[in-house]
Amino acid sequence: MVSNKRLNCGFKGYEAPVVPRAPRSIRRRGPLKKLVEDSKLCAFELLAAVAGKLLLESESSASSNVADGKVQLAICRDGNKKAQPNDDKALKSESFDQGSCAESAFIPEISVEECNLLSSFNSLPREENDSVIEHTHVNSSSDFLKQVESDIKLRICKDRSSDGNTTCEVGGSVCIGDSFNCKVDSGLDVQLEDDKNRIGDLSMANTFTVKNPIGECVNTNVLIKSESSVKLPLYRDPIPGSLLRKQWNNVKLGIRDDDENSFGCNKSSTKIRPFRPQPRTGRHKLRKMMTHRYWKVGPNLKDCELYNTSEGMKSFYQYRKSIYSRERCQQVPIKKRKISDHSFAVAYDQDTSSNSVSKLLEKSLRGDKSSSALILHRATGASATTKGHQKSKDPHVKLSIKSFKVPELYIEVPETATVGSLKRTVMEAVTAILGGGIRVGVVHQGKKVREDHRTLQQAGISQCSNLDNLGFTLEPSLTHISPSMTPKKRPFILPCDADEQFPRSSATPMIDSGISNTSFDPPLVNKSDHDVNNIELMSSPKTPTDALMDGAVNVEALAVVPVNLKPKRTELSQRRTRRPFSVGEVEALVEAVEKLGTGRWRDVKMRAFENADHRTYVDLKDKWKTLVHTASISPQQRRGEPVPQELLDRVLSAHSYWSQNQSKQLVKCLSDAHEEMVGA
DNA sequence: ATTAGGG
DNA sequence: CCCTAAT
Repeated sequence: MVSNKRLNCGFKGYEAPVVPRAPRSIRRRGPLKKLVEDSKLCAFELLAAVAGKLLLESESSASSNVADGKVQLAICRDGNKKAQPNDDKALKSESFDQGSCAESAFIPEISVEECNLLSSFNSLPREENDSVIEHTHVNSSSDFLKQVESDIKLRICKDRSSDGNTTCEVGGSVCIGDSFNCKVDSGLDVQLEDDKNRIGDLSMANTFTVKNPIGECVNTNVLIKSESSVKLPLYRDPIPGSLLRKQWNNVKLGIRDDDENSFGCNKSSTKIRPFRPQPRTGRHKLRKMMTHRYWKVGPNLKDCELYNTSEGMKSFYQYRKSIYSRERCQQVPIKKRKISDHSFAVAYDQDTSSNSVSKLLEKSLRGDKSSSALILHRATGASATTKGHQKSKDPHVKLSIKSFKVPELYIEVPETATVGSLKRTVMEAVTAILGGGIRVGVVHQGKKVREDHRTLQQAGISQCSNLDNLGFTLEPSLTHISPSMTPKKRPFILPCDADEQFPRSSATPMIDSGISNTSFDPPLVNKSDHDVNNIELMSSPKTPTDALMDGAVNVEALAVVPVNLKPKRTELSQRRTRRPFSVGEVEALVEAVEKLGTGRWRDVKMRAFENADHRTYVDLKDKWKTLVHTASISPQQRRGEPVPQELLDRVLSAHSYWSQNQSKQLVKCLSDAHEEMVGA
């Protein structure tokens, strides 16, 4: 009996104790609420002692509950599960001490500083390229000119520090799309001529020469692996000396720091500090743990106690917090920037007729880092393509984005992770990158055109054009796009969503639905959405010509391109895309609930869905709700992907168990604890 | 930030 | 899934 109970209260690793906390539903509900609440703190020992005895006597009948047995069973199983990857990762201290491998699994670090130049290097003398390499301290020159065309290269290296985990350095540059050159539709040979202005690191100092439609992905960043990944390259202060300063067709490449939009300004504000101690949070956590989580009791809770006080636990909580704060970290700067950019958004509608390409572009691209290529269409005639706000006689400049490049990602996944989960992880990284926001600067004749209000004509970029001297820079911009500008804004869909990653013991059937296999095949973008925001993020078999022809992205489209992948569904936001739970997910959910009960969704989330960013604890709770419902109706009435009856049975069992025995559970564990203390 | 519960 | 109240 006792041992059984110990099983109940014992737990491994960070696994939150099933114990001393009654679900809020209980605590809050009904007349008993106060009672439970109050007595819990004051006289719980007494209560425990008494109740413990009572329970001991009523135990036999109570345990006749089928659920009981099952739950116990589940717990036993769990007890034997060793070192779930999840926990492993979370608790791995070096992750926190050294800059976080774990973090990098979620928050891609993009090296802006070690910038990426791209495209059309063919038009340059070979020596130029080489010298660029040197100047930028490329570690791996072999990567430099390596074209990463339609796929993402992974350099998978064994991560020494994290056994069992594999650190994937997604090769310095990930070219998504065909290439990154700019192309001038009319064949204009545009050369960037510069004088004083330098183009930012991420700049797209493209010559618009279209000699080779497939540009080279020039990767000048190399970097740190997990162990040294303390640096967050993207947001690091630019080190002048390390910057690329290369004359390139008279364009000096380097980070310009005179611009508020340049990296120099953003990096600090956007810095992701996942493991920075968060005082309030820490206190909060501590308090929480102190109050109801890790009570000092007997040997039973030794593990827990250990964790409670150990660095490991701290790390874990920090880690966990980091996950939850990840979004916040990224959002903060966004809000900051929002203000300054608001004018853009406002002005947009009024100013669209100005043909201010620079402006449109300025507002258009989002998503930090990397370089992209635009395909410049220069339509000379009256145009049917651009919107009605065009003045009839104006030649139009149509722009389309051909491809994007993501400079660098660091990813860490367990070796046991599925390919699908790897894909998904990469996807998340890419998503996070692009979600950060990006803005485009226009460089004309070597000068940055900042006057967004000016027309192209005024800026000298009009029809007669010297598009030859037009260039674009990509600048990290955590600007928030006004929803009004993105009427149908819709976050990108992760094709491999269903492929949940449960890097857990093999005892648990992992979910690796076939869906994941197609992860990178289809364009990431949800084309069917008719989303003007669609950019081809993913590699596409399309030839540049195709890209030109589909002309999907015209000026307007560009203007609203929100590489806003983070479903920051503010204000007029859409619903999240529906993501039915896979059987595997259900399984994981059921298992977690069996152990944790129905009132601790955050823990359930942490336990079984830690890596499933799109599953919030609310989602899990809702899913459980529907599961209970599903289980209680006849199979004929059920819809969607059928959940195995076995699982549904477990759902019902666990449900009834936890709903009927919640208070008993609490008391039981308390009494256990008490006995331990006294007995020992 | 979490949890519960209704829509 | 969303939204909200209450913690």
